[in-house]
Amino acid sequence: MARKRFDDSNCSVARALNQVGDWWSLLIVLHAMNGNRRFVDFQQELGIAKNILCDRLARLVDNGVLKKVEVGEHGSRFEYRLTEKGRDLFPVVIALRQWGDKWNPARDQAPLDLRDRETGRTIRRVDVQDADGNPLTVRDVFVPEGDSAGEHKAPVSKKEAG
Amino acid sequence: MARKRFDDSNCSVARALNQVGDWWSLLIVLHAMNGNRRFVDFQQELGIAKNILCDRLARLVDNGVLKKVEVGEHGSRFEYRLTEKGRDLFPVVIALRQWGDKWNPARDQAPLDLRDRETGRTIRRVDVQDADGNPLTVRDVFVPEGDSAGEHKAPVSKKEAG
DNA sequence: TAATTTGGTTTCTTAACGCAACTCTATTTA
DNA sequence: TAAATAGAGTTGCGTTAAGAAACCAAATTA
Repeated sequence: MARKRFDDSNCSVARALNQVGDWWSLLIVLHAMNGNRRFVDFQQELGIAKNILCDRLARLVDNGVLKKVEVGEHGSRFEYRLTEKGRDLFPVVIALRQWGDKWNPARDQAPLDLRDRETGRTIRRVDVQDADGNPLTVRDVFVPEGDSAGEHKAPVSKKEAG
Repeated sequence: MARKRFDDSNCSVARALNQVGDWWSLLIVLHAMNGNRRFVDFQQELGIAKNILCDRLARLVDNGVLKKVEVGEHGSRFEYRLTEKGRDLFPVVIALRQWGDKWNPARDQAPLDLRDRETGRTIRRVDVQDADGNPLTVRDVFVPEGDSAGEHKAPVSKKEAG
């Protein structure tokens, strides 16, 4: 995690990165989506230092991405479970995964094949879509005039973007 | 940027984060998508230290996310333009932006209203979809047995995930 | 000619990362 | 009953990276 914080940035991307924009947080969320819930499992599978893991888990809990649940069993055993907010990062994680698979494929490994539980069919590539579901690139969108959202006025013209 | 690198990780998310997973890189890409191309513009709009900006731009160029173009004009003027690889981060950025708008809305600001240039209609929320375009949550997907992709076996069961 | 702009590099301080060792409780094994 | 193991951290310490501010050099503008 870097020095600069963006809690109060008027850019929603900056605020999002403030919560999950460090090295480990998104990987922790990913592993949580994979069914991971325990401290040791995160620690061993990610190969992360325990103090860093403590810090990241606490921060994710603070930000409402995970919730810490004391699991009955016996001693002090906890589970870190995704909240709805955390689960809602699914498109982000998948989009990032697909991007990684496309542009930095591992030489000895096929891209992850995620499938729909209902039908068993492979999921679609995540993309930005218009109101009818047609894919849009960065050059296909604009921000209406007078939109005050963000210091970034967003994609501008066909020539300028890209 | 942290110590640990993931260049050779067998997880595509980790590899992706290795390239754009630090504080500034995605913000730089975002601004590039907004039409930004010049060193000074990035520097001033982001409020980033110049040495860090140099480092991030160089790294993004190395990774093929941006290309550095010597712009004719006169002296040493450059532009940093998105490559196709960079533009392909569009769904990631938009998904992250929508997540930020939904879960950490700025109190005095409406979420960014991105519109389709063709029709002027607001874009959809980015989501993971099955082959027919129906939205899927993290609990709706699985990884077929025998899939060797990633040490993370991905979402497991309805009970385990979340 | 002086001041500015652009795109950097250098220096220095501070904060974050990572490792290893230690704690504390509870549980299992000898 | 003593010892070992496991889960979940905490503490200390050395290394590295981030950030601010100053400096630099070429070209431009005033």
